[in-house]
Formats: sequence, C-alpha cells, structure tokens
Amino acid sequence: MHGNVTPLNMSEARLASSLQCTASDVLRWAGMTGHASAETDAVRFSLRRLHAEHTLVHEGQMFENLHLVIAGSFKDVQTDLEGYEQVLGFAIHGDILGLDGLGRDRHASGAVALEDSTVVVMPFAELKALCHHLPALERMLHQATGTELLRRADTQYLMSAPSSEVRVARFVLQLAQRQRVLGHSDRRLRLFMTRRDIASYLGVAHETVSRALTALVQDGCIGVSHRDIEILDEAALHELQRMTRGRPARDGHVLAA
Amino acid sequence: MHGNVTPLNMSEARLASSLQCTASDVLRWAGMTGHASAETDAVRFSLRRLHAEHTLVHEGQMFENLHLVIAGSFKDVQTDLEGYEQVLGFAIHGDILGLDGLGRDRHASGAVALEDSTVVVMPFAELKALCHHLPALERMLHQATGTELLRRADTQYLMSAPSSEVRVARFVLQLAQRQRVLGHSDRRLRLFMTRRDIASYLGVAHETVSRALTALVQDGCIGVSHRDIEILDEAALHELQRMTRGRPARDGHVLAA
DNA sequence: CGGATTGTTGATTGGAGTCAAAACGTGTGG
DNA sequence: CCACACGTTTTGACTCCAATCAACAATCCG
Repeated sequence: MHGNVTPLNMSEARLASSLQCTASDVLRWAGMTGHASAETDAVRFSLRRLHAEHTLVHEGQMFENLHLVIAGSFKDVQTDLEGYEQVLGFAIHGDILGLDGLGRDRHASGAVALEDSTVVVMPFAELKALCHHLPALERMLHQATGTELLRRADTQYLMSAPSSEVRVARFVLQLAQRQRVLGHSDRRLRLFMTRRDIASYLGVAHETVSRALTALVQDGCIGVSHRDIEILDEAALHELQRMTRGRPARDGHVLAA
Repeated sequence: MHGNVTPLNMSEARLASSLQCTASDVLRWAGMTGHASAETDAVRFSLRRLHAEHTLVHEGQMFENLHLVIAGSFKDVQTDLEGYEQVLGFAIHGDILGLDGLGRDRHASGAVALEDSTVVVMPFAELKALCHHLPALERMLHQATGTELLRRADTQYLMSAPSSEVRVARFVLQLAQRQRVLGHSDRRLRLFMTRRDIASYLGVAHETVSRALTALVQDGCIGVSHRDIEILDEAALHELQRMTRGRPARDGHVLAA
C-alpha cells in the first residue's frame, strides 16, 4: 500500500524557501503514490517545523487542522485529572495527527514532537471542501482514519498481553513493522521516545520496560544500545509475542528448548 | 450532544412491515436531532435483525456497509493466531459499527450481537455519495469516527490502570456515562456481556473481574445481582477511579481522610 | 563542570494469574 | 416437569510476576 519513501523532490525548493507544499506532495507522503493530478498540484498547504519537546496540538485546543507528519516523530498524549500522562500512540512519517477532533470542536488529545519535526498543516474546513471534488484526497482521509482505528486495536491487543516481556516484544515488532512499510530497515531501529513514554504506552512501570528489554537481550532476541535496537532473532521474538492470555502457548515446544 | 432517546415514531409502520427506515431516522438515532430534511426523508436504508450470539460482520469480511445500532448490543472482537479473542469494545443504541474498514477493502475486526438486536445497513459507497450533498450525513460520519477514536482512547486509559479494581470501577463508570448520554438511568445498569467479555476488554483474567466486582460491593460502591448493577456510592467510585499510575494520588489528602 | 533527566539494577511485597472445584443459571430433550 | 449437560460465575489456594522504593550509572544540556 505504502510505496517507498518519497524523497523531497521537485517541491524541495518551494519547501525550503516559503514553507509550503502541494496536495500532490501530501498524497505522496501519505503513501498514495500515483494519485497526484493537475488539480492537486494547484492546492497549496503550509508546513510547520517544531523543535523537540514542543507541542503541536494542546489537549483541549480548538479543532481546526489536521497534520501530516513528513519528518520527525510525535507522541499522542492525554492527561488525566491527577496529572498522569497517558501516551496513546506514536506518529511518524506519513501519519496523520488530530483525527480525534473529527465531528467536534476541540481536540481530546495533544501531540508533542519527540525530535525536531515537520508537518503539513491541513485546515479541516478547506480539506473537507476539497474532498468533494478530489476523490484521491477523500480516499486519503478515509484511509488515515481506518489505519488509525486499526492501530488502536493493535494497541489494545498489545496492552492485553499478560506478561510485560510479551508486551515489549510486541511493541518492538510493531515498530519494526511500521519501519518496513515505510521501506526502512526492519532489523535496526531507533527508539525516538523515552522508556517512560514506552511504559505509559504499554501500561507498565518504566523500570519494567528496562527489565523486559534486558531480558530480551539475554534471550538473544535483540540487541540494545541506548535507543538503538537490533533485531537478532525475529523468529524467537514472534514466538514470544504469541504468548497470549488463556491459551497455554501452543501444544508442545514452548521455546527455551 | 446526544438528545434523549428518540422513540420509533412515524416510521414505525414502515419499520415493522418492510424492514426499512429513512436517512432522517438514521440522523435521529445517531443523536443528531433537528438535522432531518425533505431530502433525508427520501433516502431509504434497510434494517437487519440479528439473534443473540449471531455475527453481524466476520473478521476479514469485505468492507461494504456501515451499521448503525438501533436496538440491542454488540461486541467488537479480533481473534489472534492463537485463538485468543480480544474484545475491542461494545456498541449500543446510536453507535456505528464497521468504521475500521474505512479506506480498505476488508474489516479487521468482527461484530457479534450480545442479544437480539437491530441495525441499519448503510452501504458505504452509497453513503459516501450522499455525504457530498447532505452535510448532515457527512457530519454524522465525522462525528461517529471522532467518537470512536475518543472511546478507544478511553479504553487505553482504562487498561493502563495499575489495579484491577480501578479498571473495573472505570468500566462501570464508562457504562453509566453512556447510559446517561442516551437518557437512561445511570444508577441501575444491565451488563449485556459476560464476565469473560469484560475481562478480555479490560485485559485481565475473568476471575479477576469477579473478584473486583465483589470487592466493589464490599466497599459499598455498588450492588451486583447477576448482570444487574446498581451504583450506590458514585463519589466513592470516582475516588477509586482516580487511582492512577505514578502519581501518589495527589499531594495532601489521599482519600480515606 | 555541575545539574537534571534518563536508564539500569536490586530488594521487597502485594496483587493478579493460574489451577481447581463448587455453586448457580440456562436451556434441551426425554 | 425433571434430569442432565453446558456455560457462567464465584471462591479458594498457591505461585510468581511486576509495582514500588531506592540507589546508582550514564547521558544530555546549558
């Protein structure tokens, strides 16, 4: 579905100078190569750059724009009354942020840049109008919402794992999967978030993330150095990830033969 | 946002005889009272009745229709390779099922009726076309997706609770909240799903759900009889629900003053 | 160079998973 | 209508994993 990473090409000059891009660029970056047209070339969107730790959208902020991530990475967060920050998900190149504002006037969750990042700002009112005569854009929007829901389901599945080691294993595989879809290496990956963010996302204590990672290292599944992870034994990782609730881990051989 | 429960009114005859309804009915049932018009009166959708335990949408089934629940209840499920059934959510009157198929050709999750139920079948291709000249319908669709994402965020928050008693407390409050929005009593509620379904949804063992419920009863928060729950001390429930990860339950006064 | 954040590791303990069994409900067919 | 089988729900006992508290190392930043 997603093609290879589309490098910044003909609009690079415009991008660098005036911080703008076209709807054609958006379609490509969103993974819909081949849907660009003269009409989409004519539509302009502005870009926005953010430094690490800076907030793209505040919780409770008015819903006006959707954002397409084209460089860097973000976390989706929601803070409860006690001040606990729940990480709902992570967004990287090609992901659309702010869909939770659809149909209402305010965002429920916020988005924070995890590194220096760039997004396309797409005013929703404008986007809605464009969708009515640009089927490609409409399809992009539908696809984005579908993907978002799918990812949330993955997350729920991940959080329901009985053991923390399984949770972390699934998390690593999820990241690798997303890298693969973007055409990157799925053996070496860089964590752009802190252990604490991972912990919140997985619903465990941050020390547990540390311990689970070292456990995976000692199992020979992965190698970890700071925020770089190398997948050494993908089969074993998948074996682990299968450990689920209720079912006693398949018939005979468990692992640890 | 959601008005009171809209009773079956002028279309009741049509509903009973030919199993059809109009887009105006759909808008009312979806909680958008006052958006009906002559045009929406002219659009017809068919209804579908299901018996308890029967499947509305199979996992992996072609994505063709969205479904609006107008009676009964459903669970959203996704089964992994090991056969473990993860419950992703529950749908009742006014909820739209099948949004996870947006932008792709197959559903990722399935929907199973928890009791005898009725849905409106809305062919998506048709709905998409209608949206282009019926803003009310388009708004309904946006609102439904936004609500769905919001609910998934709630679920993630719920699953991240450190203690199972807190998880169950949040679950009960969530149900009460949804009943209240529909104009029903938020003190007495009937669980339409099994303890096992709840357990899968919460990411705990089903015995734990039992234990947590009896614990809440002994705390005097709720009364439980079979699948009927009565909320006796809502304040205490809220107090419990606040127990979150990391923060030691606020600076000074913890609870249990 | 310090100060702060992030990451790792250790010791302890409570809580939840697991296995097991029994009470309860429900529906079916004799 | 009863008997029986099946699924659901509850409760108990035991074990073990993960949260917590705490200390320390490593890294990043100004």
